[in-house]
Amino acid sequence: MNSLLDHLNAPQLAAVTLPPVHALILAGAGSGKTRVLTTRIAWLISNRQVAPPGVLAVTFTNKAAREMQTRLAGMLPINIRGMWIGTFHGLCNRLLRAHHRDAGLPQLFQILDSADQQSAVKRLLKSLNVDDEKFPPRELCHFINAQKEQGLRPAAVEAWDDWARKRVGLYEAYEAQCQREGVVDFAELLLRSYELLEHNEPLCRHYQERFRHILVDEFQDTNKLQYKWLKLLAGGGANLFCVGDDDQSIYAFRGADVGNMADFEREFHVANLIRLEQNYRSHGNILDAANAIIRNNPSRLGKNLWTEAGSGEPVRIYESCSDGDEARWIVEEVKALQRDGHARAEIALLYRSNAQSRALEHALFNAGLPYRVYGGLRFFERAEIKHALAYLRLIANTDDDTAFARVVNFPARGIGARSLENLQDAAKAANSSLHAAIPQVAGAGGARLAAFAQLIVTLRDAAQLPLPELVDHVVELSGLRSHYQNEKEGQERLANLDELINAAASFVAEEGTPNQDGEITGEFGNDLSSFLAHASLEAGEHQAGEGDDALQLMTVHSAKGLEFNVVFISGLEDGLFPHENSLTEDKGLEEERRLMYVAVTRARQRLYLSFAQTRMLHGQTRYNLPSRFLDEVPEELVKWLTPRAGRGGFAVPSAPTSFGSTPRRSESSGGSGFRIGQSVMHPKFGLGVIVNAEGGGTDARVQVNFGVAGMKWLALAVAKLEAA
DNA sequence: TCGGTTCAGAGTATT
DNA sequence: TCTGAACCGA
Repeated sequence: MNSLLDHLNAPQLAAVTLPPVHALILAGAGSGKTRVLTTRIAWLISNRQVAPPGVLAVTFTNKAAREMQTRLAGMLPINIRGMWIGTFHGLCNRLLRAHHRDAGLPQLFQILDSADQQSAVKRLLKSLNVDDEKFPPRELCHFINAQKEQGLRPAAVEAWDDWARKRVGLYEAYEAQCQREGVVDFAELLLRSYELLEHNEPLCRHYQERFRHILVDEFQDTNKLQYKWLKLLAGGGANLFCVGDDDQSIYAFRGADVGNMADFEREFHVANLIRLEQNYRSHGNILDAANAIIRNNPSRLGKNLWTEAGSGEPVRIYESCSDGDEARWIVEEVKALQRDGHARAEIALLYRSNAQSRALEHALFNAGLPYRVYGGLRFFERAEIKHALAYLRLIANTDDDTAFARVVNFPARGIGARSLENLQDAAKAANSSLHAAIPQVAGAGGARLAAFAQLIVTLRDAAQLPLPELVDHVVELSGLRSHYQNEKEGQERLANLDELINAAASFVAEEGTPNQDGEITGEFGNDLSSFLAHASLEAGEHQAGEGDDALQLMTVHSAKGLEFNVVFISGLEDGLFPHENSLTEDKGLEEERRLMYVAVTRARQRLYLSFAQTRMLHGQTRYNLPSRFLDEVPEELVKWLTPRAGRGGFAVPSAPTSFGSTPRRSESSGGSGFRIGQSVMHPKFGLGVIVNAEGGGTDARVQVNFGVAGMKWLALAVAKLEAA
């Protein structure tokens, strides 16, 4: 047992061996957070402070949950299945399946992913004849989710004008539609299970008494509802052990509320705030840079990373003329790194927004360097997979209109918009599902619809087949297989459908067996419905090809939690990073700074920061100032690879020839000596870049981006502009 | 039902 | 500039 605690540093040890009390662990980047979390659980169990069923561990991603499970399995000689370890959504799903009746849901309720939700909303707007210009489906979804994440049902939402009242009405109608169809969206999983416990005292007490230790990963990412959910479950005297890092809170835009950390500390009278500040990942200079940057944020809980690893290399900064130049420079640098023996997979190219990957990919492709871009379509989000799943969903529940609408005419079977409209009217009149309304539709369209209904019946007859065979059967009988066989580029899709059959097989092998942890029975309806839930809750790997030695390209957001020997952070320009939209948001700049902090702390040995004077964005050449975050890195940590830019000597204006091929207006403004893209100094506004010019002679005006001070039009005859 | 055209929008993302 | 979605005509 002692080996459990070997090699823990003092604060880690203190956290792991805390007595049964509430605790907040402030875990800096690379400080062994997951290790503390898992060791804590293992320690509690091996010291008989709690039995496995008394443990509830919550994460945000399936990946994190899996990692925790794997590590625990390696630490404990016992079966860990009695513990509840999973994502918020996965655990809520589990609760709702077990108590579907109390929660007011059919046993086989389906889970809508974001795309499904949006199409459900579109369908709703259409059926209610609502103008989708006034209520764009995207925004409406966002609104609905935001309300749910605050725990607000329509009746509780405040609305002051007609438009707002109408919007709340749509929220209400959406709920009714979901209820009728027997489907729940992601936010509903949370809210519904919260309400289930809140309104059902015996049940709530059951779980409160069961879970003695509740452990939360990435606590800074919890939203209001998730925090309430935790509070409710811990209300029976369980111990809440929350691990998080306020400096790495980068998800406010999707509802995360860092304030939960301070609230938790206060509301639970947390006497044990433990800081994990020793970093096992990065060299000293990198950490010092990160510390210096984040120090500019007010109202932090406070933390300073340190390492025993030595200061290592300086942080390298590179200035280039254009985004293309930046990409080419990165390529050359990567080649040099390769010659020095660095594996490509250990080099990451990070950027603030996805659009920036294009220039990088272009240069990498031309240089023949293998790379892998994170993000994008995932397995269960592919069209062919969603089609197959829609048939499976109809087998499980014919009332699932989202699934129905998706495949009623796919592959094409002559059921056009007209027939569908008739069907929708009939369904609305009878307040029934689309499927149930089929007999009401007459004519040729009605006949074709009836044939489709018959297809579903035939498919349902196969429902008792083993799951993989059922999937195969569905792919065949639905016509999906022959459809893609006849399509020119259907080969990959066919392969994906085969992969779906494989996925079903391995799902049954791994998870399809009934749970035997003495749980309240009826947790999952059957293999089919649990497979469908799995498909919704876990969209699958981003892309294959993980094995090859490829450069890693991703946004800073997706890099959170990862680490690399070498990291490039590109596009460090004001407006891009920090993103311009963030400047007008409340606490926006602080979140961007945390994002920068996350980016910097991904690097183990070497960190490159780069920016470009010009960048093509939305079809226009933009002239940006270097990111203000660059100024926050102390000089003594930095090695400039190009002559130093910035204060006073914003230097190295590149040769004019290196500018974009077609300047939008005259490049010089009337022989004034200034040109677009040039850095200038203004006595009041400071350093800026000329981004546009008008007029000439005594009438010459230039538009200058002064970064923090904003964008200004200045008359050259009046303004005291100097070349900088 | 398809292919082409037009138009808006362009930030980060897990479940 | 580029993309994806919506739309229209054959």
